[in-house]
Amino acid sequence: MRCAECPIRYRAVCAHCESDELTLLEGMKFYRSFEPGQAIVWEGDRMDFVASVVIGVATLTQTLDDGRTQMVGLLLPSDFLGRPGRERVAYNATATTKVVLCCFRRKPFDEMMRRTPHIAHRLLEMTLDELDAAREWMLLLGRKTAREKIASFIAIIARREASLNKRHPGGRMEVELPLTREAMADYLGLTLETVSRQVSALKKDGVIELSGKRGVILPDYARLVEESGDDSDGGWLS
Amino acid sequence: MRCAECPIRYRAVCAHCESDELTLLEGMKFYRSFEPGQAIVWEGDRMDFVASVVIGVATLTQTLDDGRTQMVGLLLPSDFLGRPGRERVAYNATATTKVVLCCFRRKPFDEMMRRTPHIAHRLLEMTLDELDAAREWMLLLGRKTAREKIASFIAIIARREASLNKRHPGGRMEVELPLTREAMADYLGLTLETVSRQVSALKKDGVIELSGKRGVILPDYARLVEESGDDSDGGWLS
DNA sequence: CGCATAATTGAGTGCATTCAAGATCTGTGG
DNA sequence: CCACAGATCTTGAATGCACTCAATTATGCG
Repeated sequence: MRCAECPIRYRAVCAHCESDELTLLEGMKFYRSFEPGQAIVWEGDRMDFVASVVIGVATLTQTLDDGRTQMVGLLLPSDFLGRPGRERVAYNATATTKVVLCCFRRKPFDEMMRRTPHIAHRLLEMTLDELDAAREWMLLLGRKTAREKIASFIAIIARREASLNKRHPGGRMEVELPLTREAMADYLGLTLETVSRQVSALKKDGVIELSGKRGVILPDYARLVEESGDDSDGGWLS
Repeated sequence: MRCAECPIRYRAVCAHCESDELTLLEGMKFYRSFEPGQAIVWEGDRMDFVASVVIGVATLTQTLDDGRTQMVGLLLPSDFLGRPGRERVAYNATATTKVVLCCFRRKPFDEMMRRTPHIAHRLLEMTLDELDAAREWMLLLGRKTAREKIASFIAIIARREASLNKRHPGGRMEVELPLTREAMADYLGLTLETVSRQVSALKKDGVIELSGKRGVILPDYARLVEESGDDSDGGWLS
């Protein structure tokens, strides 16, 4: 696949690149695919590449000795995987759907980062966005009820799906949850049983409808946001 | 104060700057002081500067409509406050001790970032470190027990204090908690009563000793880390 | 259609919370 | 220097939300 026709061309780390920079990247990139459930890298491994998610959904998770697991990152198309300048991986990365990565070997990429400010600048921008997302996530983990956590999660997914289609969330929407109940539990700091119960409760109260295992229909997006605890949508952020 | 004799010269956003770049920064910087408990900026405000913490401790917090509060950032000397390229503040920032900030007006700073790769690169590095810290924090919020949260927090403070003195944590240590019980609760996603109870419990079990309200003595740092849930110290990151 | 995986639902428990009272610390003025 | 007042912290009792353990039901793939 050529960069020019890449679906994440204008959102990924290469978004601001000029055509000559793109040619350089084109020369050093390679694609890798992963099946649902497959590990991409393990915490502590040496990782000799960084990558953009082109297709699919991947998760970053951290684990305690006794197996308790917390998701700390949810990577959707255009998101970046890996830390420039660091050899060792800090988190487990797993594909939750079929995943295609656009990979760059670490050394040439680090070198390129030093030379072309476009990439470094874009990566800073993306990292700051991720930090904002992580902080919103911390509010969710630390202070929201189980019900609010579920509502927040569905709202986040709905917002992301709307944004991919360059639309604003609102009114009636249909979304597809990219995670199992267990993965949702790991995202939200809950057990899978509690996730299931609260999803059922939101359905019973008419906030959502279910279609199949992963499909969710939102009769009214605003109603869902009310249930999520934070009514201010964060819309004033540019 | 001149940059050359600044206590955070080699850790702050200006760490990698050459003498000519430093002269530029020297010309545009100004200092501001804040008293304990004083607000630095409020969520949604226009913020026309970015800053480095020179002295003291500040917190970033987010709030739900009904007043539930979660700390999402703990800023110690050399940490950076504000997001380049964004006008509006996303979090409340509050001084918890006497604080001195080294401020730069946003426009000249943004301009300088575009021109000098040293600053942009250092800021990326610092932001990635913050993201790592935020993710460790998420594991704490989502999956640790109250007792583990308290132990983790004290261990984090001990590690930071050791690092400021360029020492490795270990053995017997004395640390000073820079937060009230309430602020600790907001950090850990607990109530202040639970914080108090678990601090007492750790004391009763000989993991810590208390001296005054804020002073903590660790007879054995390793023992504290055991109580924190994650025995791997993360020491392999460099 | 049959099976394995994923999801739901139920019953009972426990940990952190809420509400409430008391103790300790800190700084200020007599 | 000491007494006092406000803030901070500690401790107690009771509640409730999410968890654990367990059984059942649904989904979707071969």
